[in-house]
Amino acid sequence: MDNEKAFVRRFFQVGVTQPEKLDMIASHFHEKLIDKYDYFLLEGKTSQEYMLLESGFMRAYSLDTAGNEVTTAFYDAGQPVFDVASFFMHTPSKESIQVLSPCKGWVISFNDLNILFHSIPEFREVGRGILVKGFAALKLRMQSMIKETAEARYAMLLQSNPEILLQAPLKHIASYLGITDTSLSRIRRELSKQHK
Amino acid sequence: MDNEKAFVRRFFQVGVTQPEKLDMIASHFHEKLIDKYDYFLLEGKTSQEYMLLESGFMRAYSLDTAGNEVTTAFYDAGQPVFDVASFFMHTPSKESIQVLSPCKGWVISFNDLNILFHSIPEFREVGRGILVKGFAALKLRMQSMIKETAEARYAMLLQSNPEILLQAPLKHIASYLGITDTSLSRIRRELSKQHK
DNA sequence: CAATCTACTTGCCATATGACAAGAAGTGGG
DNA sequence: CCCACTTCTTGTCATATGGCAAGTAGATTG
Repeated sequence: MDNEKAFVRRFFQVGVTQPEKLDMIASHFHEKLIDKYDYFLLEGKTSQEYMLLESGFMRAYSLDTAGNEVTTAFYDAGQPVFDVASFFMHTPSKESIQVLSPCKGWVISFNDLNILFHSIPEFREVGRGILVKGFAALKLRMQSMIKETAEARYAMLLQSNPEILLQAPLKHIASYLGITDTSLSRIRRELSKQHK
Repeated sequence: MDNEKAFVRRFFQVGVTQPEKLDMIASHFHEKLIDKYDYFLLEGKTSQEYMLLESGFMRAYSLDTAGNEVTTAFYDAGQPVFDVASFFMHTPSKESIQVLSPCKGWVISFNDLNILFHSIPEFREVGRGILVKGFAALKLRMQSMIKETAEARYAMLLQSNPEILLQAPLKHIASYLGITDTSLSRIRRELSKQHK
């Protein structure tokens, strides 16, 4: 039965070596399936679940003052999925997380996460690592947003996360890069010219 | 003697109630003074200290590909100061943290922080809270960078953190907002016109 | 198979912001 | 008190990107 949770166990094997602890960790996660175009989290609701995504693809987005969707993140298989502010601070989420290809993942509640956090030192190290890495990645993205052209940002995304470009429609990638789909289309044209 | 560390104790009183625990926490922090224009952290070095800033003012910045300074954060009295990636992942810092007005603060090493983290549950809650709040704030800034004009971002900064505008020179504020000092100067002119 | 839809591209023009250079105003050292 | 320095402003012109609208090509549906 716990064998189904092989994915969860593998996820924590990096930091947690004792099988009994992995058992305990795995026992607090529950399977969750979400259909295409359904939501893992809706703007305005308070997030109750922290998810490890085994397969599928999602994006997070929010609305700007003019009502346009701004994609803020993509989630590919293997990644943890959660809205930091809403899940950890119990506040209504400012963004929605939408499934773009059918997802299978493993979720844990805030209380259960805290139980593990306070009882398994290695677990909290892994947990802190996830936060810290996410923070660091966001800082990098921030800087490239400030000081690189949209073309450079696209080229970097192409190099570092090509799988995103294969799975997400252009308009979502565009707003993730901070530009319109029109501009991204033009940027693609320019880049393809250079490759000839 | 521990009375000097009243600032540290006050900082953790929000989450830690028992005096003995506050004693233990305070005992791991050491006073640190930094002169104007000296550095709390230099790009390329691995950060060894996590600081609580009692008084003074700092900014973090890094260099873009063209060699221009990009200010990424301001630190005012009362705030924790550290580079997430370098301090927690023990990697060379990608940014420098420079003192703009003489600072007095309290520092703790990574090892000592971990000792507290693993032995005082309330301490780790506060620690996680700091990370989570910083993460959430950065996300907000990211979104405003994507979907608001520079003028709107400046107006927001003026409203939410006016103390920054009083302490930092215009060029640093400008690069923090993702624009040049020239543009910020023009934006200021426009806004002051409207107030007449 | 026709009728829609959505995704993506392209053209035209508008606009926010950048690059560069010069000037004005304030600051600090000798 | 002067000279160099930094800070901030302003002008001119260049450029990246946006807004809008039209067109093509696939996909979806009845």
